[in-house]
Amino acid sequence: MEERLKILKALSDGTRLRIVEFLLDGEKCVCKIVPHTKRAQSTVSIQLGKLEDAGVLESRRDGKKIFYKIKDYRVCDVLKALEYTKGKNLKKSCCVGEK
Amino acid sequence: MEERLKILKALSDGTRLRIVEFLLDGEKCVCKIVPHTKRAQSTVSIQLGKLEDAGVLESRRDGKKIFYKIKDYRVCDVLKALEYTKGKNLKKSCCVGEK
DNA sequence: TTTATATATTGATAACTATAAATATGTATC
DNA sequence: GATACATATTTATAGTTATCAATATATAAA
Repeated sequence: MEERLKILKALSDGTRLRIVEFLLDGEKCVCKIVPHTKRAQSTVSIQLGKLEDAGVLESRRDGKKIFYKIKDYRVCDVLKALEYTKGKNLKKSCCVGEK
Repeated sequence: MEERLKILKALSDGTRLRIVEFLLDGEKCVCKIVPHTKRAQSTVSIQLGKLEDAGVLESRRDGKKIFYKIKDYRVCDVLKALEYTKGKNLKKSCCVGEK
């Protein structure tokens, strides 16, 4: 699948988006991520796997715990681009005008 | 549904992403969009409707033709953020560092 | 007012996805 | 090596989604 589409798909689920945003300020272990998502541990584990497969996150083991962090920092720019900008989102920013 | 998630979902499909990218340089009528997507006319019409529902596109009628164009220009920034940046995507850009 | 054109809607279907419970795996500790 | 802990995997299921063919609607032209 195409790069961009892969990343957009990875971010297009509530649970996964919640996870990525939670990791914006640095890596965290699964035991912290699970309660934050309010989903079953198995569910979170699967979604973490999908985010890792998409190249969005990466993980490392430290003893019994596994830590996840953002790997592809383009996702930060994506989220930043989607910050609500009262009204301004209706104006052109980077696209050429229509005919 | 949450704003950001709604837009990310709208962009998380190959056909819809193709359409949005095709409209980056201005509005086009459905009759031009359909062949570009290589999907059935009914399929394209449905996906255009979804993009419009999500607030990404807007449409206007001109005679028999209907023209679509980008309404929420944040999507341009999103796509721009996902441009392939050889290797650089692995470095921090806008997020704070991990502990 | 019939006909042609452009687009939307409906209905059916196959494929995909998120979820949770149960189980398995791997690691540390006792 | 038995036990506890942290996370992954499996299995099952319900819900969602993309797709197309067929049909409907709306507009313009003849």
